[in-house]
Amino acid sequence: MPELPEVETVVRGLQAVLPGRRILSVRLGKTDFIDDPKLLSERLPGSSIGWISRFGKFIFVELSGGARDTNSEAQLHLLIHLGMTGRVTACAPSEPVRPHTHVFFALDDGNELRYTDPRRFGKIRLADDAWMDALRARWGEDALAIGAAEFVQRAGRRGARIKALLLDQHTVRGIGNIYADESLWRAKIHPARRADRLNAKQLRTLHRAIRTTLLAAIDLRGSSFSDYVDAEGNPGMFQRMHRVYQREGKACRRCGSAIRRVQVAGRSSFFCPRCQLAPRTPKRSRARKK
DNA sequence: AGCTCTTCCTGAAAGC
DNA sequence: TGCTTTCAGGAAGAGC
Repeated sequence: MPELPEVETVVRGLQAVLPGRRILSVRLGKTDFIDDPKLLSERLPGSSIGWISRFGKFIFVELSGGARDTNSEAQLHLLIHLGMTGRVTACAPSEPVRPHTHVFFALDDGNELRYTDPRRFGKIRLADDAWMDALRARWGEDALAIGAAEFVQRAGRRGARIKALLLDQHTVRGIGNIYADESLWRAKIHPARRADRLNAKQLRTLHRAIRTTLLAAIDLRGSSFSDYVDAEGNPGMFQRMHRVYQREGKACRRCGSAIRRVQVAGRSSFFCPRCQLAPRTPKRSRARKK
């Protein structure tokens, strides 16, 4: 599941091979996850790739000089979201094509940029500067860019459970299920706690825990469980460092208690029942009667 | 308005 | 063994 550290790793890999390349042609398979597939086919051939960057879990590819705006100053931005199972790789066209590969860009160095996504939860869209400005105004800050004070202020006025808030990309962008659980464990906060019931000190601790966790994961090139690989096709190593995620029943690395798993915000949430105390009035999403 | 639940999709794993 | 069912999750949209 690509979250911020995985996307950052992919972006660094693409940064090493894509800038300066020209896109010669575009070939598409299934397109139901592409915002405007015809636009891609029309505008991308002939355009040059500039800087590659990351915002939350989005990959931004700067493009200039496409087929129909050779004399225009306007930049185009290719937005790629990997969803659950998306992978972007640059390789030789002779490399075997993985199943569910739906986008092929032929590049002027003879290589091919491919987008593969079995579940097609990913998104691809072409945006202009105005669209990008609107998007940045509407979206929350990147999880590695937001300061402690702003995080405390934003989160502290929300009634949502802290796990749901971390997963909601409108508040802080880039955190998904793995890093939400890992950060909450590090900060010793139960996933079902309401954000506005946490004090400023706890929220500052959480902000710090998020940074520490994400940076450590980037160092190990992300977490690989099922599908995630970087731009060269290699898995990450941070899954070996997980403290709670996918460790139900195993010993907490801090206190030895058995890690538990509950549903919060419709997602599996792993936590230590001793280090992360439950809220006083635990919310039950549904009364279970048997 | 603000929060939670459902939906999309496929492959892996569990269940019978 | 082999078929069927369940589950995983990002984020939009529906529902409350």
